[in-house]
Amino acid sequence: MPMPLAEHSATIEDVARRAGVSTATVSRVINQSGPVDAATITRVQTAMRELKYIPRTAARNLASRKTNTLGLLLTDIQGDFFAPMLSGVESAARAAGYDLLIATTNVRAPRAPFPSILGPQNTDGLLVFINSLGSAGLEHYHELGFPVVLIHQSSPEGLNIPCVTVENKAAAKKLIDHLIEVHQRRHIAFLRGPEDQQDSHWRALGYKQSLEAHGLAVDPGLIASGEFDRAIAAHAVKQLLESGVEFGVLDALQHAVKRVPEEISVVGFDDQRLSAYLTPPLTTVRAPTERVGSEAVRQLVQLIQTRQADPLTLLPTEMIIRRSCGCVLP
Amino acid sequence: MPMPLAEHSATIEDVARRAGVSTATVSRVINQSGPVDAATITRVQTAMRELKYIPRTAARNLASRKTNTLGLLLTDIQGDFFAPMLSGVESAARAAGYDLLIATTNVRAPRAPFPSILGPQNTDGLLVFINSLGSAGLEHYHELGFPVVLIHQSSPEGLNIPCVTVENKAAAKKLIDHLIEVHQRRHIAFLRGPEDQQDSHWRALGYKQSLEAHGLAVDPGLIASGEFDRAIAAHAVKQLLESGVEFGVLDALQHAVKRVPEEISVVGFDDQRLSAYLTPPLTTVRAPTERVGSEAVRQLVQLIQTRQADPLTLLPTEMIIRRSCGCVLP
DNA sequence: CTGAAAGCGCTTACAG
DNA sequence: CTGAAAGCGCTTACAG
Repeated sequence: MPMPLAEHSATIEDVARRAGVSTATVSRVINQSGPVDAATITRVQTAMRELKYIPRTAARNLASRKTNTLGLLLTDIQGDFFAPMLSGVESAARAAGYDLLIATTNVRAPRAPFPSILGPQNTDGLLVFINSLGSAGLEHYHELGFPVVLIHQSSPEGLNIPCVTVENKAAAKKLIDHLIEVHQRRHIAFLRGPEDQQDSHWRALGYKQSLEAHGLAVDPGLIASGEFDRAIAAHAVKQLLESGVEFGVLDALQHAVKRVPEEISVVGFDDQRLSAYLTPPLTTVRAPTERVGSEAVRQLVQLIQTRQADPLTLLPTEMIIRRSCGCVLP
Repeated sequence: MPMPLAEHSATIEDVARRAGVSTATVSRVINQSGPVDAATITRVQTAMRELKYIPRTAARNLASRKTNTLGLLLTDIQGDFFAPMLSGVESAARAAGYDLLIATTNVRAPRAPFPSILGPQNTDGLLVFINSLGSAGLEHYHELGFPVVLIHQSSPEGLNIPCVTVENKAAAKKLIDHLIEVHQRRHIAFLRGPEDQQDSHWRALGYKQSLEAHGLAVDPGLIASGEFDRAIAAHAVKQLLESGVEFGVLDALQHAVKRVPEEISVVGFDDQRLSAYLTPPLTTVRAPTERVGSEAVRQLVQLIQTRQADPLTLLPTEMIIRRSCGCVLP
């Protein structure tokens, strides 16, 4: 039969009384915020232990006018992304002495009357994940001078909000370079993500740059919209095939999907968990997602504490070569 | 050049002054906690809007002696688990009017001097995910009468902490029943997870019960330790093969892995994202992970508000039949 | 329906 | 090195 507990638990005053000191002194030993006699420290610590004292966060926050909390704004579900990202954010935040408050929103379907869930009222700064906030929201925080760091999304023009993301363009370029240089591919279709998504924007650019660098024409007919969606992507590929594109290989693909990578090479982004177990194993680009998270925290903490951060942090990716591109591995 | 903002932002007093009322009245309209004249409400709301007033969370929490925050204790990385779980928890928490504070810990490698990260000092109740807290920690909260709900882990004896999990035993049984009844399998090996892990405990039990129900002997030589780890599992399978177990099929498997499902059926737990794209597509059990999250929140909120919750919530799973078990699909 | 006032549990100049 | 006291910004009986 549990009882209301808040009333029963010790406050700083109880500790002070038991240790025979003032609450100011107790506060000093808790926060190491001022000189305290060694013997006094011991007495206070003993009292805290005996009373199982834990400072109430709300009281500290109110008195110190800080929340010591970081906010993380997320969209619904990010697939394999999620776990490493959160892990990076959480451990970095904790290590820097901050709590982590999480909320999910979506630019496309804003839930609550905007800026209210996470903001100056409950956090010292915010990590904003791609697509969780529109530019109106970002502007709002900007006007307040409230620290925000963007993840996988660059700042709206003029606001100069620091951003942490991944080398998408270079990665796409490397991937296409590989197909062209190592596997002599010349007709390379590109299944791109949403237009308004920055990751896919940069990847498309990398794709084009690689083609151009090799003197190959960019054929708009070879760029289809996959929208990062299974069904849409499948449909797009079908269209590509039916459109009569001059592709012996694609025709072959249509009738004998198994001819990967002999007739057609396939490469992808995001090294998902079972990528290595597909048939054939998929060559992909792996992003340092956990580091993106921790790096974003680092920037945010810096922004909070020094009022400045790096405008853009671009983390390198890694190309994971497997069978699907045509490489023969031991 | 952003400026310190806390000082500039409006407080309840500013709102009260501008609306020509007392702070008590403003508080009443914010929280709808008492009768207020319609006209007064309008005046207050206008003032709030004009001043862009947002109540400071810390002040509310301190004054009301509630945090309106739920805590979620997680272990490092849960794979595909993570995203839907968090999504379920976050949206349910938000819907119930709670903020969500997250922390990761691990029973096996406790970071901080225990109970301190998340607790009565900053949350009204805690969701404890499997393996994030040992029984010592749970006992601690229990003594305090602090509301806790366990996820995918049952209560230590005597504590009676409510638990939300998934029908592991029934799911395993269904899976094995399927192999026996539909595919006439008789020699069924079981690659089990860690001994101290409840999910794997129940699955093992389901495996055994299915065998027994069909009059088949449980051969300990057929139960190997996979530990939910790729390398360890691979090694275990190898051992199983080399141990000379009387398995024509396994021998065959060793030399021609491709004979799945003709010679050997394979089924698994946890319907991972690419399961359907393996060769052959994997028959698995799908758990309602997002619902586990939201259900856990429901129980926790109930526990906080009424001091009682269901001791055990067992959510049903779904068997996803694909090719690897031997079924022929359209 | 409304307000004055106490109080939530800390931190932080200020003074000594 | 230490304490008295003000103050952080709300909520909540209590009184009217």
